[in-house]
Amino acid sequence: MKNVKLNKRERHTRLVEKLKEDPFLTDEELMHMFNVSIQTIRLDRLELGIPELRERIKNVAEQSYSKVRAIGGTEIVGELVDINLGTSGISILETDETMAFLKTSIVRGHNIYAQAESLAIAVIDADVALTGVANVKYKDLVKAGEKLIAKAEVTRKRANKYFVHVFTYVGQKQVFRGKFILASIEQKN
Amino acid sequence: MKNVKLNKRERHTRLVEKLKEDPFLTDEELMHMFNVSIQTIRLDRLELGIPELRERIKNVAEQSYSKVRAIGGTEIVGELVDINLGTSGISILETDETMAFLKTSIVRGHNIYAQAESLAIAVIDADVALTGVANVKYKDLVKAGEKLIAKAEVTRKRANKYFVHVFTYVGQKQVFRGKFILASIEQKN
DNA sequence: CTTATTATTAGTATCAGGTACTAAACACAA
DNA sequence: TTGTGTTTAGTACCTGATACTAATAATAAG
Repeated sequence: MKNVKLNKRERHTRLVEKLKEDPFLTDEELMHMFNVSIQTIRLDRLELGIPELRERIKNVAEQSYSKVRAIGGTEIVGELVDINLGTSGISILETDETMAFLKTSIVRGHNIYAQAESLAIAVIDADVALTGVANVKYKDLVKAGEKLIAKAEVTRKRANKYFVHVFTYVGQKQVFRGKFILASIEQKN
Repeated sequence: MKNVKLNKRERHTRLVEKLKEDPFLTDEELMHMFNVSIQTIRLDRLELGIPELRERIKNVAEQSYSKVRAIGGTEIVGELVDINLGTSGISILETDETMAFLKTSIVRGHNIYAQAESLAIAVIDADVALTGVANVKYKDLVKAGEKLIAKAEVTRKRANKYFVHVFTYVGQKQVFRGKFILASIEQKN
């Protein structure tokens, strides 16, 4: 690994990087990485305002958990900010580099699609819903870091089929439009 | 809350429910909820095979953490097994529980879509390609664990627009069909 | 070279939220 | 009454920390 001792400044920047990559590292593991004592790591965290392992893990857990929890178990891509079951809903997705092409930082289509599709499913007032048909158009490019606001509206319901329209915006600009036909599944097992 | 003492069986079912709702509850909080001693709670968890708070939190954190990585990490969703740039390509995606709905183990649509879309982009003989329009149909359910074989074919090319058809199979059975219109982007910045 | 000052390390006490184990008390049914 | 299951009490120990004191090492300033 790193068998050379860095100075404080360098160690601090690297420490922040390391923990960004992997927030599950204990002080002990970090101490070996940087070849300093555990006290030094703790002083560093103190100076940098980095919480302890258990807090870090908890933060990661709570973040993603509250999103899922809001709707009571349904898995959603993005954060649900408003929902009227059976009629409409809004979700927000903060894009980042991991969702984009390396070279261009342009967000890949399937991330935008995933947000829209999962919102469409969430809006349906049914236990389990599946996409039958989707008709989508990407109207403009989305760059990593932009915030996607998706608005879904149920336009029609026929038997167990739902027609849902989703429009996604970055600010005022529409970047995506999708029509989904969803089927709610009956538990017939 | 509950000021009546339940019997073991009832308490166990309720305990499982409670922790499903909120895995961040400590033994102490649970002990107050059920009006029993902390040892009883610990015996209960032991019998039910429920890990301690810190483990539960860690599980939640790790799950959602790896999910973010998985959906963002690769440029191509699935494994590219054959490609003829500009004409056709085949990719394989092994599905698992993380791609599926919890209750039903049915693979969520956007995973199937992501495989198809990224294969369509890969097939295009251009530096960067973006989905303009997609028209897809999910023809049958996919269960977690099944292997998706996606076959893409370029059907037409006009200026910088490509028309790509993707068919996805599980074994011999077709589960998905998609038409994508992709645009290759010129670096005009 | 000799102080200051900063950086690092050592060591102890304490905490939360547990595990693991022993033993006692209680419930109530045969 | 005796047996069996359930609950509680209590102790020792664990991890990954905080909070604190004090000593030592490294580097800069005089």
